[in-house]
Amino acid sequence: MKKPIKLSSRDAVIEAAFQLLNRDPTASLADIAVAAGVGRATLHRHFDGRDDLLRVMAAQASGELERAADLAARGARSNIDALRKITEAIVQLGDRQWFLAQEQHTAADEVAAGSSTQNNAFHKLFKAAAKEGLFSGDCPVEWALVAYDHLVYSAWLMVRDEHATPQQAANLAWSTFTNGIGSAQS
Amino acid sequence: MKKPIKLSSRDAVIEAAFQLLNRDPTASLADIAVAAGVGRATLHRHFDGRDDLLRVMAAQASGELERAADLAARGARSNIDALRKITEAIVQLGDRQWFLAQEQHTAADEVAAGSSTQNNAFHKLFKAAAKEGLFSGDCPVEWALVAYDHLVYSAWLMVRDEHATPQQAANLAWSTFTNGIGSAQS
DNA sequence: TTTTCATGAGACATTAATGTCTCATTTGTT
DNA sequence: AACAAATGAGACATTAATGTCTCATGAAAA
Repeated sequence: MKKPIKLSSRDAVIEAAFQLLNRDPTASLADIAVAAGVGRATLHRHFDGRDDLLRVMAAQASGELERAADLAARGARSNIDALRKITEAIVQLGDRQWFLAQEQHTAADEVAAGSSTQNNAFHKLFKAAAKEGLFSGDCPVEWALVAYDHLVYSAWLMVRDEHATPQQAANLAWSTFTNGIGSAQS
Repeated sequence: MKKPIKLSSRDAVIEAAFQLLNRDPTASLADIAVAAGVGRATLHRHFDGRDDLLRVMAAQASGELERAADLAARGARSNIDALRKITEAIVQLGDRQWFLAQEQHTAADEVAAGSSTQNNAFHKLFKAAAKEGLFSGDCPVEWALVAYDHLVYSAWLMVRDEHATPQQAANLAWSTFTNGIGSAQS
């Protein structure tokens, strides 16, 4: 069984932390423990304090995102196609992606260094897609990146609030990104 | 003199809080006081604790955004045109808009009620713009709203990190929103 | 069944954040 | 200059968050 019906305490904490901290970054460890359905002491048994929890979350988020992106990009016919395929995968991991982005600003150098690999890979993919005509040289790569990130996050919000399925939301994000809101439809 | 060169202590705190909390929502009141160049006691003289500060900030952000939007929409030839004009105004108040959006989730009913007016006005503007052809009925209004919000926030990030001027960023956001990344240029 | 182990609950200590007060200093006003 | 108001700095009290420990319980493994 690769998928135990009940998460381990450790995983339950991590999952609850992703969900809770996304809605309220000031949530206390006690809040997280409650949300995870776990005793406060248990949380401390698994994690060496808030910083440690955040580090573990960052590492896990980073791994999940990279794996999902790699898997999704299999058999893509172009860089643009890869980006489109990746979009749907990332939408479903919106809370992970968001968490990582937030950590970038605040956190220590370790996290920044660890995810800079991922970030650079994305950066390269974007520049490659730009050469294929996704966007012109007049458009700063920074803009393309940040706009894409936030549209993907928007899509995840649609899923989270049950306004769309992951597929629908990913379609909305991609069509809006490539052709604008006028061509967007779920 | 309508524009004192030096901000009052109260305003300095509010301004610093907008900037700091945007980068790190867990910042303490002590952090905010330091960032404002103000004694910690002074902060407490002006605000009745963290909640009070947040309430004041929400009220001010709400007011600034509404005023800026009203002013920007003057003389607009259509709802779409109004939206375009408003975009540049809001980009420059990106931290305010972001703060309000975050509060929506967390905060008490008062804030939600207060900004729901503003939100409804926006909602109406979007639906009116939709009838003018900004986007089709196949596109959920929720998506248009959240995508617009996050693109405007992305634009503000470009300004904040000095990757673009407010005008350039607003142009990028609007052209991406209406026609996609392919037509975006600063 | 017996043993082992993770856990929940709660007591307790420590630390960080917050709130209050005083006093000397500064700033602005008259 | 004389005065009043605002402030900064720091001491202190209170409260919230965090970290540690013990013990009883229940589940899983032997």
